[in-house]
Amino acid sequence: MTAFQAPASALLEPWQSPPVDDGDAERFCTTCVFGRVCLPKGYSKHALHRLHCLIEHVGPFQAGQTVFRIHEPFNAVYSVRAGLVKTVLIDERGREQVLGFYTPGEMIGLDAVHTARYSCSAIALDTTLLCRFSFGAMANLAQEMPDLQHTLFQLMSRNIAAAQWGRGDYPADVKFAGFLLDWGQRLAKRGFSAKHFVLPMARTDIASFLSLAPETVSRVIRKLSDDGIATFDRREVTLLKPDLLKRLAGAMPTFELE
Amino acid sequence: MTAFQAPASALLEPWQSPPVDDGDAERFCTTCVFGRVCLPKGYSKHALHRLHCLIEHVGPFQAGQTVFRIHEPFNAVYSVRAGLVKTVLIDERGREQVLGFYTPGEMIGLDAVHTARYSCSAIALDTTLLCRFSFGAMANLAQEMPDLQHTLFQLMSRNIAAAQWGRGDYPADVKFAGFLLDWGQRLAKRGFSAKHFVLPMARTDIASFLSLAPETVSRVIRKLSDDGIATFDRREVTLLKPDLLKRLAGAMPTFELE
DNA sequence: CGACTGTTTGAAGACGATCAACCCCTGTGG
DNA sequence: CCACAGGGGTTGATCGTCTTCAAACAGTCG
Repeated sequence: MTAFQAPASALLEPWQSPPVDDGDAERFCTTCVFGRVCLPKGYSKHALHRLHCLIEHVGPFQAGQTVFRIHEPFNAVYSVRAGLVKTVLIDERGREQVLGFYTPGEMIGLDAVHTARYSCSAIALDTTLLCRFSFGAMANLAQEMPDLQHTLFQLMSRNIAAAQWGRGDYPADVKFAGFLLDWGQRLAKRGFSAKHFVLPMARTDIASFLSLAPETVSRVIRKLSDDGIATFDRREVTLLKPDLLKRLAGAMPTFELE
Repeated sequence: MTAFQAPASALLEPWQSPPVDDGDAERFCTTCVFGRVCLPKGYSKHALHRLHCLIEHVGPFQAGQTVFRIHEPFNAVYSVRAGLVKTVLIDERGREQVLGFYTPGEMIGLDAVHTARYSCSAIALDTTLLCRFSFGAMANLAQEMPDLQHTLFQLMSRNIAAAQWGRGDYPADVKFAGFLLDWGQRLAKRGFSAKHFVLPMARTDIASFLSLAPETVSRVIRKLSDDGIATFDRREVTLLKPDLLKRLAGAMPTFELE
């Protein structure tokens, strides 16, 4: 188990730096996706201990560091505890395609469960802490812990729905509006503001994720600013007229991710 | 359990109409995704019986019929036994976005497991037979049958990877080439030819899936014909130069789906 | 302070969408 | 048996949006 270190984001505003609880031998970290599995239920100390032993805290990864690489042997999946991770694919010409962004409570690597190798690469975008565990071992344990099995199914199902986000050809401003709203919602779920937040990833990564050129993203941002719909100060965003934004994004079918 | 009826596709060439085995009380249908779970292993007759009882054979659905609709209460997932199903989303203007095509052995509805409602609609594209079961009940049973649990995890994982297929902005011909090859591979996995096959879905559906206009698909097809890379006779396709096709599609990152 | 990366802005061009018309095939009904 | 209607598919011409290329700019870190 890795000793806890304060992430660099501790320097940021309070609403940007969630407190991280590393847990202890008997009680799980509250930011962990498995928190709800073991805390309230009457599992035996033994079972909880086995669950706890399965999970290895890794990190911190610094921005730009690779968590795992595509085609590497698949040994483990990761749950984000703090920070931000992107998953990417590289095409023939070396251009990166961003598949998704993962924030605390979300899980990476589940798309490799049916293979022997990772099917994408994962790269930290900020100082990042992760929980790492063998999926096979976790599945074994889930055999005895119905709630754990349920949690795994939920996580995988949500991953399917998330992977379908943004399918379809829509105007650049629509896609970007949808992205802003989705990001706000995900933050809101963790108790932060859905209207005033940071987009910790580079414009380039947003552009890639939305299948747009970085220049186009830049122009959309300018348009949203000019129209008074939102303000952008470097990577800080404030949504001034969320209703207009929703109307924009409404052109695109939305996925309710829970 | 629904009585078996020969699908309309029985009129087609032999390589288009897979034999369908409906199974019996003790032995599972060989086309079922769960076939491998119960056949070789030493499960008790009782467990097998419970598994069997969980699964309800439904259909046939005729082309155009809806299997389930988005936002309907989520009661069950479906495994395709014969035929073809598409999953779709409808946007604000009533335009359909195709999320995926599902052939025998593939499972629909897994993206709704984490919700109370279906997150997309499923529509049969051909005479279709399905296996239907409550995911919750299946998960309960999986608690006692490790191989069943494993199968479910595999299916969900593959669904995640499949949902990521085709992400990114690539030229129309590249996307279509990738689609043709992917379709061929899926058929090959079921023992059919990867070079000579039928695309049972409408051009419109292919276009929507690839985020293209139907006209564009049509033009790409013409180009591939003119270049002697493949021939198209209505919905029948023959790949003449698969290597060239692969070079085309290579521009796009490929997902190895198993 | 100067190299570097990430971001913005501008001008030109390409690709695909759209619109409109036509064609083909199928099924239907007189 | 043929006429007709209708859906799906193809073709052509035009237009828009986004990409591309090029350059300037801003913030960061050594």
